[in-house]
Amino acid sequence: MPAPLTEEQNRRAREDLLDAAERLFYERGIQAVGMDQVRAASDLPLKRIYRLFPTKEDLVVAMLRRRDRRWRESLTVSVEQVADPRARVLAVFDWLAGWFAEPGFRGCAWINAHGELGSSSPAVLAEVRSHKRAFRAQLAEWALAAGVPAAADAVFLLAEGAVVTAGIAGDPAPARQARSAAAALLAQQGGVQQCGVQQGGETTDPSGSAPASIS
Amino acid sequence: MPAPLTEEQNRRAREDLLDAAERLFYERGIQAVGMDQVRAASDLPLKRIYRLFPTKEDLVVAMLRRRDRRWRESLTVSVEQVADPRARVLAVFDWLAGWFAEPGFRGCAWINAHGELGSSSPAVLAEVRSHKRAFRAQLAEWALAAGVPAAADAVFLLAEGAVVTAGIAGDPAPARQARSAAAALLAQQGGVQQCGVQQGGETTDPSGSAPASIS
DNA sequence: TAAGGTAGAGAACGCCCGTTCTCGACGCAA
DNA sequence: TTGCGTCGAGAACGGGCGTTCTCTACCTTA
Repeated sequence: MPAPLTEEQNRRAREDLLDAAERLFYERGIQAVGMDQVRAASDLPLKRIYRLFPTKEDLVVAMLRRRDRRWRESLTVSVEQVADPRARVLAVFDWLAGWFAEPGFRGCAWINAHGELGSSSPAVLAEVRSHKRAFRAQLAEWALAAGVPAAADAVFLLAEGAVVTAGIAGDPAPARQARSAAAALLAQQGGVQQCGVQQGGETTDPSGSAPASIS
Repeated sequence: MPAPLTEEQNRRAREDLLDAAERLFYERGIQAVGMDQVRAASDLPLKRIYRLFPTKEDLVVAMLRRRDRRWRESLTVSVEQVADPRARVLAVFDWLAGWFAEPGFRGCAWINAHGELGSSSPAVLAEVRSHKRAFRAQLAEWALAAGVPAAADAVFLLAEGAVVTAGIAGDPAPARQARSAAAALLAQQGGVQQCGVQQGGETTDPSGSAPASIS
């Protein structure tokens, strides 16, 4: 191998490295994982790691950025399979329920990173804020399309509260609770045909975390 | 001073120590603050610190526990000055708004601690869960008294989302947004006289932070 | 085949961590 | 006054951190 590395080799190494870093940092926390553990998990020489990312902070930021891209893409793909604009907003919570139920779920990687490094690393703080802004903007777009632009803030706060609570309690139930609250708000804010009666879909909320009716 | 320390001296030292630890840990993060910095800030010999709390983890747990007691007491005192049970639930968000606007506000100490140590320290995790359970239970009690027990989950999730969001964005606005959403849910869930019109109490909002409309 | 240069393995560096230990200073009972 | 025992100050300890450096092995080019 001594002979310059190909672009492709570097690209692959970068992905492997980010894979290992993302898994370890999310599982155990960023400060709790040393660069040597990242090296062992990625099976890459330390020298190459530092050529790809000059500091640990750079690695953390790159990891958060890639995760943000994938996270929002997964959400969007899932939610936009739902045709009805109103149901789309609620589908966000079904997607959250699926996420919460994943084996290694440990809350929001960005909120966790903020708790660890928000006060000491401006770069990480900026990345966290950027992610939250993007998520909120996406929700606002869907709320607008559903004719309930004023509900965007509440939907965002309910989603954030659900993620935090599910992460701490280790229980996916908050997704359902947040969904119910969002459904009630949507029924109220959008034009409702009959007083005090919700449109169909919200009250039929089957057991498991992802109801059949909407998603 | 060589001659056993008074009970009173130990009590005072313990409080001073917890004061210093709470301030430093909240400002900069727990892992980012070394015991030597705690020693310097508390102006106590390291030996005495370790006699009061055998490990850093013990100090962290004690700090979180004392903060929990004070935090919930402050909330309760503030909220229970409001007479109307329905308005009480909304007063939670007014109290949050005041908290968010405090100079050093940096989000929820328990959520931050969870992000840092939740996966490595069972004692800290238990303390965080205990705090969240207690907060939720208090909200459920107020929701029940207001005749809207079903709103407890939503109020809790809105509050959690507001705390996290305000902490990350460094902006107290989420308190207002969460309050509005809660007001809408309360108006809907409790018996409402006229369709789409809220009962009195939610819209008349003392002090600063809560607008009249839903937005 | 010889020279040059980059790769990898991992030791080394300086620093800081949580925790313990040493040691001189001092208050109190006899 | 003489010990005894606890105190405070801070050095010491073992280990882990992020990062850099050394050194050998090998491929590539001439």
